[in-house]
Formats: sequence, structure tokens, C-alpha cells
Amino acid sequence: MTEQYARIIIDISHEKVDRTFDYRIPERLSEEVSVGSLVLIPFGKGNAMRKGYVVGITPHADYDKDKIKEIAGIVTDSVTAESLLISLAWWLKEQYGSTMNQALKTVLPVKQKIKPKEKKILRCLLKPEELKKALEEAERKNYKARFRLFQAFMESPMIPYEIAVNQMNLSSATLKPVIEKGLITLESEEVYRNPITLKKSHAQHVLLNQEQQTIVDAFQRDYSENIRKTYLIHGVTGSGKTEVYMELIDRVIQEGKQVIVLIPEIALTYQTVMRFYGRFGSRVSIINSRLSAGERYDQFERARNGDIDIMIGPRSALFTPFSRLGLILIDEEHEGAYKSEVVPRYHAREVAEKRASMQNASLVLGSATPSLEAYTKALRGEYSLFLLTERAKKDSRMANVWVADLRQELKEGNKTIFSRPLKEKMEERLAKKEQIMLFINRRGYANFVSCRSCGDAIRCPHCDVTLTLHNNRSLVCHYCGHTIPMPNECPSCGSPYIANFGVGTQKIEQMTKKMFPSARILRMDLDTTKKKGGHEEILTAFSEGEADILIGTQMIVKGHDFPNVTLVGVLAADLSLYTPDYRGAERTFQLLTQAAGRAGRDEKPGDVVIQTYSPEHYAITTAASQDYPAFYEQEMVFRRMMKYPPANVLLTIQFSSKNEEALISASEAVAAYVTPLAEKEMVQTIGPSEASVYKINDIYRKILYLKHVNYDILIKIRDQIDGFSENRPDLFDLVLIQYDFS
DNA sequence: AGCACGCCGACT
DNA sequence: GTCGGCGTGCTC
Repeated sequence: MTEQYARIIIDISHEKVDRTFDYRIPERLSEEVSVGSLVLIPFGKGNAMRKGYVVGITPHADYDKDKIKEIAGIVTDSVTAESLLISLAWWLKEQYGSTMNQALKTVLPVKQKIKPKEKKILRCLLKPEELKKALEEAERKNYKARFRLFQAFMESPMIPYEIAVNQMNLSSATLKPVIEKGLITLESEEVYRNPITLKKSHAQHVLLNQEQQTIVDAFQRDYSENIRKTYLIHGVTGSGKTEVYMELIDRVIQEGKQVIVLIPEIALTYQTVMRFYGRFGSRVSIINSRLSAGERYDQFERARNGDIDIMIGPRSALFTPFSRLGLILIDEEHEGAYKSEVVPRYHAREVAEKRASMQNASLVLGSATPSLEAYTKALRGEYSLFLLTERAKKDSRMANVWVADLRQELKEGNKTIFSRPLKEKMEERLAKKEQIMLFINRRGYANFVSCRSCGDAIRCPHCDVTLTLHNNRSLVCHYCGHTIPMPNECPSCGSPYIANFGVGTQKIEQMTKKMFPSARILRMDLDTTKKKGGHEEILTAFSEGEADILIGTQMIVKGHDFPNVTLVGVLAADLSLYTPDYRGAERTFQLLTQAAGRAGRDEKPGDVVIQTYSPEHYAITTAASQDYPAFYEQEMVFRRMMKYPPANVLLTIQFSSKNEEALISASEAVAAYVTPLAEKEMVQTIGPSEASVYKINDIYRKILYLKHVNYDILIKIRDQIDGFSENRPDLFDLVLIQYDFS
């Protein structure tokens, strides 16, 4: 057998050693060492033993053979959670296409600087007058580093080691002799960072209604019979999903197991957090993106030590190092935030399924508007489906929904942004001193073109997605590249009233002020929430009745309960409907359903007015009748016909480069390489075409799509493309290839 | 992170 | 000259 070398990452703690090192695999370990193993290796001048992760194995090391050292041994007694997460990293790498390095970084919390558990402190042992003398001596002898050190000790007798090294730019070369002379000491001190001190749980068990109890009972029965599976709770807005979650969590931690709760970042409000603390006390930990790296690391450390049972957080909380995991819960399962935007582009739902199966845990998904992916699996019987159809709060009923046809309004001479039904209802609420929310479901680049007379958006004849306006002159399909010149009149009805769609929140605010001069108006968008806490501030002000009308984008329809809101107006439902990708209808249905759920949360009945140019579109009619199954059926017909997910798996291959020619030749070479393979496997290929924003920061991007029903076949093709690109550095040197499955 | 190397000023 | 501090670069 030939010699084998392992490519190893030394811990992952420090940026400077954040790359791979090659080590020889000794004969005696050749069986045990594989990608993903945790090994012990001598490192650096002193050959200090360190932990390392094997990220690859090759027969040729690209390093001077004489200098390569051997792996010393395998770490077997590693904490179970850690090795489990490493195998999860391996799975991520295989599944989503990333390097092992990237996968490991996703899965293991990056230690920041010093080990936070025992913080190192420098303490001065000199008396004040001795210190003064030492300082003078250092100055006289021009010992600059030492002078800085003693100067700092004049201020305070103790200095954190971290500060000394990073801020004061002192190196161990300076400190070591000073320590040896006995002038100062280096000691480590237990650090008590922010253990959450909150009142103990006053187990306020709420009384569950029949529907809620059914779910809890079924789950309990399965759990005690050691049946682990995935449950989908489809519960209308306000049906009390959180109470059900609490009961399930309670049950699981009673067994001595641990729970991970995923919440989309935007929904992580103060209210939600307090509910969990109130029920489970200090056994809960919460992470969010505002937590510093150190605090985040601490929370993971507490989880590893078994100090907590419940971790709540966004997608990254999925990698909490729990060794006795019993349940993963994903709230608002349909949210886009569960898909990672960076490599590995994993979906939290899929990773949660994998992790749950690895640790014999259950998975619970909850949503008012389940993703088509989850609902499909539920209908197939892969998930257990539960329904919550009633609002949990007594006397609160679902809102009445009205659809206002903007085409009709225009025909009858109303050129304002308020349809007559919406205007009437707004006047009525203002008179009654009830509150109104105006919702603009705008999102990203909504540069599509539609007709104000007939409501049709101009679509690609091959892909059935809207075309995107480029430079006001041409319309382009971002799936296949189909291009037509911008027409002067509507292709369906000949009306000249066609234009690109898009209104800003500021403009809406102005128009609302003009129409209702006496109303007090709050606006919530990126501008007004930029400063920290702005988000919460505005919502609080509104809920305390400081304004009559709240205008905003998606962010106003999440979380918060506003008992006095009895009218929700969706100004232009088409904005999310005709985005240039296949998910427009799904997103629209979700947003409308959520917006509708905001109205009438208390005894007062609520009204919702949806304004649209396409009142007959199924996403709007089914949202108006609040009929999810009907929406699902219709949308799936479209997805099946066009072979879009979840009917098929869609592999998106993105090529990016600063060099446009290299990008074009690389993407075309891959397309040419893939075509015969795809034909053999019956895989449909589309493109390469330009990405929706072709050039960002001088980087050009092209996209190639592959569609097939079978995930594994696409993974196989992806791996072949990977091999192809590695063998052709001439073509791919300047081009980055990224894969994304959906 | 931790170690050593080489530069540079200070002192016998 | 040489001693010793200081900053930098490398570690398979």
C-alpha cells in the first residue's frame, strides 16, 4: 500500500492557523483515520500536541516530504456531541457541496481568542514604589513594550491577558521574562459571564383546547413508545401553537432530554423570549445575531456542559452541542430565513431531520402556511400532520377578507393607491379610534412589468416566471435568458398603461397623509428601523396607541399582537406575486395569510382588504378564503407542470468571476460537459443565463439550472462537474462555482 | 497560540 | 562587540 497523507485543520480556533496542514498517516492508524476523524498531532516548533480534524486524505502531499510529521493518535474520548457534529459536517459537505473546512465552520462554534471558560489575567506583584522604579527603568532603557505594560499597571493591578496581547500589542516574548523574574504573574480566573438570572419557573400550565390537547397526547404516546418522527403542525394564525410547543418541550425535558427551538430571527421578539423564560427559567438559553461571539460561545459551552436543556435561536442554533437531544422544534417552518445564504447552503429543516435521526430525537415543524415541501411530505405520510383550526383566544374569530380589484378602480377613474372599499373602511376605523395596518409586500428587486388595465404581468413563454426589466429597454428571463424588447402596450389587452411595478414606503406615507390629514401615521421600513432597537420601538409605540396607522413591509406582520388593530390593508398583492422566480405565488399566499392574521386578535372583529390587479389569481382567492389545501393543490399543479420544487429537485449552479470572458467560457464548458450526462439520466438543463443581478461589486454571475425528480442523480452530476472543473484549472482558475439545491 | 529568528539600540 | 528586548513570520 502506498503512503497516505491526511489534510488536517488544527482546531479551528484561530484565524492564523485557519487552513489545512498535511500529516503522514502511520501504518498502525491507516484503518482508523478517515475524513472527519478527530486526531492528535504534533504542531509547531515545540511539537506541542494539538487536536485536529481530518478534512481530506490524499496519496500526494503538496509539501516537502521531509518536513511532514506523523499523526500521533486518534482522539477517542471526545465529547459525543462534538464527534456527532463533525459527522454532521461531513453530511453537510456531501449533501450541499462545500469543502470540509466550510462545513466544519458551520457546525462548530468558532472559538474567539482566549478560551472563555478560564480567562487569563496578568497581575502585578510589585508595590507601588517598586512599580514606579520599574517603570522609570523601562523608560530609561527604552524597553518600549515593557514600559507600556508597567504604565498599564499604574492604572490597575490586573490586566486581562487578552487586552495585553491585542490592544497593548505585547507578545509572549515580552511577557515571559517579566513573569520569570517574578514581577508579575499570569493566572487564570473563572469568569462568570452572564448566566441568565431570572425568576424560577412558575409552571403556569395553560389549559389547552381540544385540538391542542390532541397533538400533545399523540406526541406523548409516540414519545413514550420510543417512536421518533417528524410532525407538522398546521395551525392558523393565533391558534396557540406556542402553548403546544411548551407542552411538548416540557414532556421531553422531563425525560432528561434536551431541546432545540428554531425561530426566524425577525420573530424573536421580547414577548416570545419572556414566555420561554417564564415557563422554563434558567434552563433556557437564547442566542441571536446581536450576541457577541464570546457570549454565543459561552451559550454553546453551557449547552455542552449540560447546564441548560433548551436552546432557542435562529438556524445556527441547530448546531448546539447537546448530547442528549430529544426534540428539535422549528417554528414558522416555511420561513426563507431557514435557508443558509452562504456555503454550505443548507436548509435547516433538512439538517434538523438528519440531526434528529442521528440522535434519536423527534422533529416538530409548525406553521400557519406550511412550505410546499413540508406539506407534500405530510400528505405522503412521511410526516404526521396535525391541524389547529380555531383561534385559541376566546371570542376571537378569523378576519373577514375583501378583495378589491384595482383594474376596476382605474376603469372608474380612481387613480389613488386606495381602493374605495379600503378608503371607506379606513375612515370608519379612524372615526372609531381603532387602529389600521397598511402592508406593502414588496421584496427585493421587483422589477417586473405589468398592465394596470388587465393586471397581467409579462412572462417568459418557456418558464412561466415574470420577465425582468433591464435598463428600461428590454425584458429578460432569469431562468433561460429569453429576451424581448420592452413593449409599448400590453401584449394581452393592448392598453398603454404598462409600467414597472414598485412603490416605496415613503411615497405611500405621503399619499396616506394627503388622504387622511388628521391621522397619526407611523412608518416602519429599513430606514426607520436602522438604528438599534428601532424595530421594537416603533412596534411598542404603535401597540400603545401612539398612532392610528402603521405602514410597513413584511416586518410588521410578524410576532406582535395588536388587540386594537381591526383593519389590515394590503396595498398591492401583486408585488410579491410576480417576482421573477417560481415561488411568487407561495410567498404571496404566506404574506397575505399572515397579514390577515394580524386583524382582530381580540374580541373586536377584524377586516382585511387585499388590493390587487389579479383578483382571480388562485394565490389571492385562496388566501382570501383562508383555504390552504386549495392553494396547495393549485400551486402543485403549476410546480409539477413546470418541474419546479418540490415536484422536482432543482440544482442551481452559480458561476461567478471578475473576468467576464473566463465566466462565459467556464459556464459554457460546464454546460457542454453536462449535456450528454443529463441526457443519459433524463435531467433537464436550463441555461447558462445571467443571474438576476448580473454584476455585483464587479463580479459577474451566471446560472445553470438542472432539474430532476431524484436528488441523488443530481448529486452525482454535481460531483462529476466538480471533478471536471478540478481537472481543468485553465478554464476554472478565475471562476467560482457554487451549488444550491432546492 | 507559541516559538524562534533577526533586527536594533544600549551597555561593558 | 555582545546582550537582550521587540516585532514578525511560521507552524505540515
